[in-house]
Amino acid sequence: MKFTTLENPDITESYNILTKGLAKRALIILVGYSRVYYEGRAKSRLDWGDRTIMIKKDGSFLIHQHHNLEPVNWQPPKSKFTAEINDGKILLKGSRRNPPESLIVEISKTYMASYFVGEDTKSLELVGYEADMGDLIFNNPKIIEEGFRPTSREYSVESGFIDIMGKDINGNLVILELKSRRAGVNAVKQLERYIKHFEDHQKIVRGILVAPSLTDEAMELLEEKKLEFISLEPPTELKDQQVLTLKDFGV
Amino acid sequence: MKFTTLENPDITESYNILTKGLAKRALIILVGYSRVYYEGRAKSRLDWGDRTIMIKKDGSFLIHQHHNLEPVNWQPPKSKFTAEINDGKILLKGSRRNPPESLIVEISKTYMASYFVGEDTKSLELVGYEADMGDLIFNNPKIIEEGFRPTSREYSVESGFIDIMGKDINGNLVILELKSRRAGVNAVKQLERYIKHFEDHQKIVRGILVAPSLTDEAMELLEEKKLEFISLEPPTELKDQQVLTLKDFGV
DNA sequence: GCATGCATTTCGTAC
DNA sequence: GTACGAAGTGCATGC
Repeated sequence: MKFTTLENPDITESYNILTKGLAKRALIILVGYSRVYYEGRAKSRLDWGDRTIMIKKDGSFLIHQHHNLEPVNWQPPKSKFTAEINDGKILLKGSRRNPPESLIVEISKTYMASYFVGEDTKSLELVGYEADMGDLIFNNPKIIEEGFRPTSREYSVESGFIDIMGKDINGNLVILELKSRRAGVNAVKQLERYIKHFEDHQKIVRGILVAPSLTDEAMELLEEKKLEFISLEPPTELKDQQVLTLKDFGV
Repeated sequence: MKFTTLENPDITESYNILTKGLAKRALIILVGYSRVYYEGRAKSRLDWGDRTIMIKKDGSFLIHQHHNLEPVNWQPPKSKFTAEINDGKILLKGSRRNPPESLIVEISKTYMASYFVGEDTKSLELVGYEADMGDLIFNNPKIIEEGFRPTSREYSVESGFIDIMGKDINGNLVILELKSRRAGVNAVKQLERYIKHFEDHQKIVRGILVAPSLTDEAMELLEEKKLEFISLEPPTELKDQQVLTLKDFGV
């Protein structure tokens, strides 16, 4: 990771970090004394105080106070930025066209200024009630098909986690991708990526998407890729809340 | 502002920043290579990648990737934290009781680690469609009362911005607080704070809360404080979108 | 592009 | 505390 951090920089140094970071489309983090103006969908002002300012490489623009999860002011991804020094202060403006709105930060002191060019190709695996579906299948494998025998759960491969793997009655490898809601094309693509990890073994690998329903596009892609679909509703009863421990996560 | 920043710290140094920051209830910012586990209302895993981690003094816990406005994982304010070093990595856990949930970050490399003890007493002034109400009143002052003459708009005082100030037919100072929605006790308290700024001038200062309606509690407090209420619906038609310039904000 | 619906929604406010 | 509704909602998905 390429990065630059300055501690207690003066305004000019921070401005340089800012403009370099913007040019490199880096992640920019500034901590400083600022006030904020917003006008667009609504209108707001925030008087002078210590704030944390973050600009992401996709153009997301966040201003955080020292409380609350949510940023006090923000601008969505793909925002365009301009920065200038005026009267010894940084004027940083992020705006977009549709809807027309602008967020302006005036920064008079900076405690920290940094930018980062990082690597992060992973995407979040969110497994809401898929875990319940997984339990159901593990306890009643025949709801998938007669003779299905699950062997592993949440198997980690490069492109993510395979929900359930197992063997069918003929000994073929079966990969299940579970979705607790109507599945779209992304679910099919994900299943396909998982299967690719085992293709070089030259064996038959079946991919089955398990979800309450499929979108038409997903069904089309599924047939094209010769994958299968099984309709299954996630169980609705709530499980007892369990105490969490580190080993639950396999850490 | 008191702060400490380390560039490219090793795990032990970052761990020290983290524990010191937690002890001081400071704002903590870490940038590092990490993976993330969450389990609670839902369940998720995020494999290794460069992330930004922020812990606020109110216990808000945010993990940001380099894209999207929203954090990829988070934990709400008042979360409790534990940190340890295990196998050369930082294990940082934030959790809460109700609902029971935990967010665990495993950090193997850190590019930047810092904490800040900052000052920020200001709160956001959000003036959604109050601006439209303000326009309406400025253009038709008699909807407030016969003889009302507005003199200033968004006047800045220590405790915020006074929406509209003016004089009544007898020359008394009038302070208007506008709310575009049903107003609660906070609106009354705010109006009262504004009035206090002018009390030492020994003149009569009238405070009028202008909103579509009031809660019962607000009405009670209003009468107790001898303030007034005028019912006014905010205009619903949309204004033409205007090009924003810095001077629109008075910068 | 716009419309619809979900979210670990968050956040405030009334109860 | 819980319940209800709004949000500059954001975000994915379908159209």
